[in-house]
Amino acid sequence: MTERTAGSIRARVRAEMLEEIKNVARRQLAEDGTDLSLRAVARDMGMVSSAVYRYFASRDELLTALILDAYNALGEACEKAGAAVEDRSDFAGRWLAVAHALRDWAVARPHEYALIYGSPVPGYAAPQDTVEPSIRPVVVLGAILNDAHNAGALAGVFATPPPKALLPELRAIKDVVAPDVSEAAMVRALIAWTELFGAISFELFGRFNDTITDLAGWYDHQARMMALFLGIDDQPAHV
Amino acid sequence: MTERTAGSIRARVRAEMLEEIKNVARRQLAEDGTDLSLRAVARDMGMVSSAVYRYFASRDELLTALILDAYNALGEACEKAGAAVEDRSDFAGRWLAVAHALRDWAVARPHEYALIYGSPVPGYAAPQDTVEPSIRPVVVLGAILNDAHNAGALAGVFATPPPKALLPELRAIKDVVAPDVSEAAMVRALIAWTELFGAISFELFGRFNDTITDLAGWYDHQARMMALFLGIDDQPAHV
DNA sequence: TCCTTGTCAAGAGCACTGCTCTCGGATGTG
DNA sequence: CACATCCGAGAGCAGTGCTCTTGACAAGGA
Repeated sequence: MTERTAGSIRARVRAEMLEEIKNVARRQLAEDGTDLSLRAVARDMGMVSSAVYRYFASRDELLTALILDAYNALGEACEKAGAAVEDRSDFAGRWLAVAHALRDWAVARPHEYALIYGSPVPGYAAPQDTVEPSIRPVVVLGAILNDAHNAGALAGVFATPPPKALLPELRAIKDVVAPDVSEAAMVRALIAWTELFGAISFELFGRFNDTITDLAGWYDHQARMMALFLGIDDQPAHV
Repeated sequence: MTERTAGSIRARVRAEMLEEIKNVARRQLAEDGTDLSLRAVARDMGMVSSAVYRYFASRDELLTALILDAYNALGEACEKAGAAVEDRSDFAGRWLAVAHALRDWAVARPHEYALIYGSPVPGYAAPQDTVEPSIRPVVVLGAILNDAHNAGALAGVFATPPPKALLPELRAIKDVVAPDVSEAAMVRALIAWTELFGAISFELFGRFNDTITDLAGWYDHQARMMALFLGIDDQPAHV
């Protein structure tokens, strides 16, 4: 027992160090607006750079840890926002809640958003561990779509059948995300998801040079238009 | 005359050097998959790094030149593709042509696409010169929308009026891009543009982990769905 | 109690980066 | 021919990721 306790102490201290290093890295990423530098992180912690390598074998490994955390944090934010809507049959409301959670999280942590949805880091290849947490937001949106369909609240707008070649892969995605809906509805959902992602990227990466200033309002309108495109009834009052 | 000829010679050699440096930089960006390194560019050209500084005052300046070139190349590709459609009243055909030009260019030069539409480089701020070339693709798409509207070929689907707060800025964009259409149509166009951008980014930045393999087909379907969303009649046969 | 073992921080060092400076040679201009 | 300009080379500075070695410390077993 004693040796296991001792091991646990070691492990706990180590886990705290891991968290501390990641937090400092996140802060530097956000504040300095510079690249992630292991040496800078070490300096900030009053350590020498080689000491950090006791905890992360390379800069990429630290980056991977940050990316994983970011995926999970974003996924959790979406899940919570989706679950917080009391009226489960208010599908448009649920859709908007998740869409806004998406943007709110990204706007609050633009650098972490860039980490997971920006251009990939040159030499870096995302390990397979990032796949599962990366689809959590899509799963949340898919559940809303599925519920709306099963409640008969999914309008049949734009039920254009997708090309046959795409059907198998669409079905595979659908089975994971929204098994009950049609392939055409799944297409609309993927498009809506793509649009939201594009909207947030446009905003965060500064592709709107002062042309649109009310970015929150513009995003809200886009999310509502995408709800219409999806065919989700918007029973609450339209703003 | 002689001095102007001589000056021209000097200027021409200098211009060639500028192009050469940019070409080597582009090649390294594409092949090595690494960050842009002035020293590596110089090494590749058989020069010493300090010599490159005769032509570009800093790494950022070289980066800016590459970004400007990329914007203009993409804009030109879109303009050519849009102009190559003989039947000017085939608005869906024009839309699809430009949409595919967009993706084709990006797929052929993923690193240059990442340069202009990926996450911004940490310390880097895009100079104002990049604004004008950056909107060239949007202008092309706007012209199609405007032509379709004036030909009465713009269906009134999803003519949801945008919130009043957004109207002034929407009008400002509209006046530059598609002056004759309604604000609601302009909204749909911006959304469609955002979706296309998101789709290309998802593809190039590897956000589809094997879930979709027929990326060209998937993009084509998205572009067609966006044409429907826009309300552009698709008179040619649907594939 | 002594001693082994694992863990950790520190420091030196390598190869690379962006960038600055100076120096010497080439080139075109008067 | 003399002058001015331009350009390439080289040294050097501060920073980076990463490796290796060294010394300190704590935990566990004999």
